[in-house]
Amino acid sequence: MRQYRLEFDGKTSSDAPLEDASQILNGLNEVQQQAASTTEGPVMIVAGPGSGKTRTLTHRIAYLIATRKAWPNQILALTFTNKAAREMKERIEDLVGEEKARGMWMGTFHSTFARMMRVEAEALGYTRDFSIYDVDDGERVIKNVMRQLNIDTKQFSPRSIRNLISSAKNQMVEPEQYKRMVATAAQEQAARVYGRYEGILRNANAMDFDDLLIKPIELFTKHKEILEKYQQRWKYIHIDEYQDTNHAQYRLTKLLAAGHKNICVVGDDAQSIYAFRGADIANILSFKQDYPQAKTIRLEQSYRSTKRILKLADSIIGHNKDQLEKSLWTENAEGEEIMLVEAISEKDEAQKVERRIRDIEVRTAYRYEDFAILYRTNAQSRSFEDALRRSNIPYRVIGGMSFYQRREIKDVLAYLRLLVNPNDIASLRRVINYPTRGIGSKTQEQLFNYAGQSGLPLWDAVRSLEQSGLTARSQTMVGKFVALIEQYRSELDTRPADELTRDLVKDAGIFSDLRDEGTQEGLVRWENVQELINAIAEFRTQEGGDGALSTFLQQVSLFTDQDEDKGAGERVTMMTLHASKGLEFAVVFIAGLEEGLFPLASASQDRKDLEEERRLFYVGVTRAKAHLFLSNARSRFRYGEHSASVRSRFLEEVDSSVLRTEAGEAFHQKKDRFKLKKGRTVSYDNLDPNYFRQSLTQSKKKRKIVTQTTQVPDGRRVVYDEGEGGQIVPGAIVEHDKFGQGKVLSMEGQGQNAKAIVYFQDIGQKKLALRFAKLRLVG
DNA sequence: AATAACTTTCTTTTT
DNA sequence: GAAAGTTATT
Repeated sequence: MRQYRLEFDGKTSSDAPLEDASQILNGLNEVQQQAASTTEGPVMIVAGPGSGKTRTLTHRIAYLIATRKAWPNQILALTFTNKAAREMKERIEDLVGEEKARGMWMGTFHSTFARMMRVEAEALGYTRDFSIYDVDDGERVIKNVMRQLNIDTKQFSPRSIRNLISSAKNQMVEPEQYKRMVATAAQEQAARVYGRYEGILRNANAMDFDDLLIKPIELFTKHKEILEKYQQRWKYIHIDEYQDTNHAQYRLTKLLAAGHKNICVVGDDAQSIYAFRGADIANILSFKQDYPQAKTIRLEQSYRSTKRILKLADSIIGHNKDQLEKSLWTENAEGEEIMLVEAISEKDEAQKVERRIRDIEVRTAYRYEDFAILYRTNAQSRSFEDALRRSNIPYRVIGGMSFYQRREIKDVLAYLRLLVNPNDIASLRRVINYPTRGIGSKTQEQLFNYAGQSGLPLWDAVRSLEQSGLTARSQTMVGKFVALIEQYRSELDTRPADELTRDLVKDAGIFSDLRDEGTQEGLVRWENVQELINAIAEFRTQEGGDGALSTFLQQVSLFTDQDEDKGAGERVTMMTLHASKGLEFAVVFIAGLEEGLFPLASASQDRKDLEEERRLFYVGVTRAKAHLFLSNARSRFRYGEHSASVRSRFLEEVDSSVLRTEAGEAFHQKKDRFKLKKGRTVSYDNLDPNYFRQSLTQSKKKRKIVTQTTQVPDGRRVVYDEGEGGQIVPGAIVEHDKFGQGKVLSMEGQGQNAKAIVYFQDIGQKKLALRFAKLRLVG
């Protein structure tokens, strides 16, 4: 086992010169200084948005180094993104000097413990070259297991099963335990899959994202000496965005801090937006119970936003029940009025936003990089991209499809993963027949069945061609593939990885596959592959790292789009509200404030989910320094069709005294209810969750329906299908003898076969043939 | 076994 | 409107 130096440049802490550490604290306010210089024992910093929490943490670390309380390699700082870690590191280097900051452990939980597990892998029966499975890999594995177990993948989506397993893992519930806890049908299926899934990953020498946290805990529990080693190494532990840590992360840091208890966490319960991923606000709430001697420091002054923005933010969060009391204040100016932009469609919304951007850009000193457009779902970026492109406004989109998520990149990476870890079944499945080489699904099935039955390690099973019972033809095909992989495997240690990859993509036929496409897209894909090869070359020659291909592969599986900084320079930024966490912009647009979208339909039923959406709104609003715009569209193109949308309840909740309409008038709220049709209103809680999905037009692919708008007796305007059904149309309220009142969601079939899909309040969704079910129009 | 053509379903957010 | 799944054709 390698011995870790706890000295720095050969000196021990006693003979190192003490810097003028107080200088490090300059530029912080009094409370921040106190937080940064409290270096003994557990500390919790509770801080609102814009209060400089990350800044305080950064200065604290610099202070520790400057006062020689710790050597850089004794400092562990866990951040939410790799980018945040990089920025923190650079800042500390500025403060204490690059030389003295060298060796700090900074990064996300996942990347830090992946790095650690590389060193300690053998203790748990993995090799250091283990593969890291992302959500996509995991889902594929689960899908295969589900097929084997004859579980209907339509009824239970592999993703939902994966999420259930993931949350079980986060709670540290093992497969056997989980079986005993199942409460729903989906959980029952997840319980069947869970054990097998774990087995497959273990055999594949692979860890998923959850394993990267759980396996270290397992390691520390089983091997006390390893735990002690790391307890000693990391004398100071810092965790940023503590409100977004999950149970496993909590356990992990508790273990590591058990000895010295020098743990400093920073968080804001009001900004917790990752509960769906297992984040648990209870961690921040129970910090004081775990560490009774902990000091709590509150940073409540906001340096970021104007008074108006804070007032709006405050009124948002005030609607949540679950929260710690805290009061934000600012010395900043009152600021600009907050504007609500109401648009007809998402296209119109984008245009209006684009016009505002141009307007502010010419009127003020703000540049494009000071603007951000935030939205709830990645799919919303499209209309804004179109609008900005049309008027030549430069922009960047963060998130969505990142470089390492592209199909061609994942394909090449799968080849490389297979080379370093030939038992990686997910990668093998991905490349065994790409590019197509005559190994079809039947052959693959046979091959993997044989691997399972023989008990051989995957690759050994694939290699033993004669035993697997394949046809002669298939044996030749598989044999060729095996030879290809074996050849490159043998060259792995002797040739530079980038060179190897370059040859491999040609030999495997990826190059000709992309070239033969003969399309612009194929060309772009090929260029991407080239770029990947460049990245590998760069990694290999990088200073300080081990340059191993498997390290590169482990790193890129934890890479996100936000980590690679394409440079904000002179560009409008677009991203999801989630991705905006920790950032700030002078001018912020929050788009799509509509029921069903924000809050999402799935979140609008449950109080806890709804509160998380509200915190997300709070996070978005508090990104803004000076100007804030909220927008919504009355109709939106979703699920391939236009659907009507209703203004978000969040707009009815907020303090409207700081809100103005586009015309500059006071914003008129409808309070808690909104109009469905003339004379009818409904409260948000009783709103049919599918309401936003209603079609405005009834255009179905196959048949052309003549639709027209007409005036029905009670004055309601409805769109109807001339064919059959009369006024029973999407959106209509109907009554059924048995089911009572319901709302028509959509129609299908014509004439005798006409059917209506109706949502009944108590019963749920029903498909009814108009010929039999006598539906009466009410209203 | 591979492709093309057609049909269905689905979209939260992400380390 | 995309992606994944299904069916028909070579």
